[in-house]
Amino acid sequence: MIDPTINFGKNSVADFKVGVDNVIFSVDTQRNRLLILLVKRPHDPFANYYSLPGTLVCTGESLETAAYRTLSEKIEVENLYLEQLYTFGEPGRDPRENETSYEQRYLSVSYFALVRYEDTNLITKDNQKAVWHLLKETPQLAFDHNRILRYGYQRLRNKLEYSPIAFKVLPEAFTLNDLYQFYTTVLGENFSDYSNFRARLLKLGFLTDTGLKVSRGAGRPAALYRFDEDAFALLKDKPLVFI
Amino acid sequence: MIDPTINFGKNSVADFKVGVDNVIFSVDTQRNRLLILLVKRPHDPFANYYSLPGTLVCTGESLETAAYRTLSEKIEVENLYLEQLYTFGEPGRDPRENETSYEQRYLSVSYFALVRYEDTNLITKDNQKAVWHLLKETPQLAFDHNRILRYGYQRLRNKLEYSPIAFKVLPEAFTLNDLYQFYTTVLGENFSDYSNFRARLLKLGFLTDTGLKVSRGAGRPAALYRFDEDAFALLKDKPLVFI
DNA sequence: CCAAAAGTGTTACTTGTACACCCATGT
DNA sequence: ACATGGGTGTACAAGTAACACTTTTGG
Repeated sequence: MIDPTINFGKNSVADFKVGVDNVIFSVDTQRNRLLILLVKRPHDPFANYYSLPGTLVCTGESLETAAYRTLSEKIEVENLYLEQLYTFGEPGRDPRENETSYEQRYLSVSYFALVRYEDTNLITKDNQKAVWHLLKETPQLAFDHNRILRYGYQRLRNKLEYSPIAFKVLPEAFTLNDLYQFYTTVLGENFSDYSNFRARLLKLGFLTDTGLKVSRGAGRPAALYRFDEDAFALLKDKPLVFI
Repeated sequence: MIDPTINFGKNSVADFKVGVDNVIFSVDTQRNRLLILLVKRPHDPFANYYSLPGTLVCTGESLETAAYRTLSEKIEVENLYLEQLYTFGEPGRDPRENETSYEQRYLSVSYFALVRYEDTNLITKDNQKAVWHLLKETPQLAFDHNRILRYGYQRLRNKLEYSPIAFKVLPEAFTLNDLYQFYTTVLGENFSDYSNFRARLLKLGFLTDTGLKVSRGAGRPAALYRFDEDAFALLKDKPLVFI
């Protein structure tokens, strides 16, 4: 291990600030829209560009705590899933690196989050209000955030296929159609036939019928199911695909 | 974004050194052993403990470059696969954080590597020679490196199932038995029947028969195959499982 | 000729896919 | 009654797993 003594010559150990950038998705199941949370930057670098909500990691703070803090500064939300995504750290990825005379690096540890759209409350108090954007219409973002977002979207699609993250974000009781719409919104229309999706999920045995029904306008009322954590836990290590 | 001005009070932006720690695997196909590269630490913290080969990121250096540098300081190897694993950064994970009067944090970006065992040459020149250890007999490691190693092993097993990383590390021409032994060594004896493994791999169509044969003692000579990058590329986006 | 290693084939079974069809409700 | 959304069934293709069998070599 190289001696960590600080000096500013070539090939010396670099000093870093560590930022956490969050790729925060939500699914508006009513309108079948996949949304991403963005903030508008009030100052340089990249003033007036949109960016992913982020913050610099503070003393005594873990990376994950910083990720949760960023989240809670922008939105109030109870139900969410969060995990680390990737760490971006090439020299030059942040223009602030060249503003200072000494070599200061900026590293970004990105986090991926999925939050419940319905009970999400965007916080306005600071001058950096966060807003939901349609993922399809994402503008040019600050820094390398478009790249991070692409990476996050890929993770979202992969996770949906073999991980029960959707249930962290759906209401306690949901219809199989709600679930199907959720998957459709993220993965696109053609990911699977509804009846096959339905059969597959039910066969896995971790969705239990609550006995309740809900009627949405005309048509037969739909059965409400809930996700059974315990039944799901029994299936761990088995290769699961919900497709 | 919080103002990055440095101060040493509570809730101020932390200063980081960024380390890169490599989980480097190799498979000794001759003797069916899965190996992990470790170095013995010559000084505190954790003097005389084994640890993953690591280094601190230098000025002007990308994370991946630092990972490659660590690798090349310990072993000479041509054929390898490398990717980022995970970033560990809770306060207190490195005992050096408390040795200095100001709040200095140490963050570890871990990388996962798979290298060809046969043409690997361990470098002895510094006092920190790296050595191959049987993964099964991994000792107590410095820092949180046992955790990082577990995480890396999981990634290795997952990657083998759907990613052609084995071919980065097998010789140009290999028998299907070589490939099977490789998989067996990493995943355990019972991951699949040989004849089914063979049939599945051949059906995928990216292994081409070189026409050459190799005889190993008694028994029918085995056909030598090679991995066809182009044929494999055509299969991308298709859900592939080699199991 | 026989053991050893490589390679092929068979069979029973489980999943996947694409549909067609039946059911319960509001208007 | 009929349109609408919910839910079930089926038939064929495809994939999986276990295992028996044939082929080609060395001794």
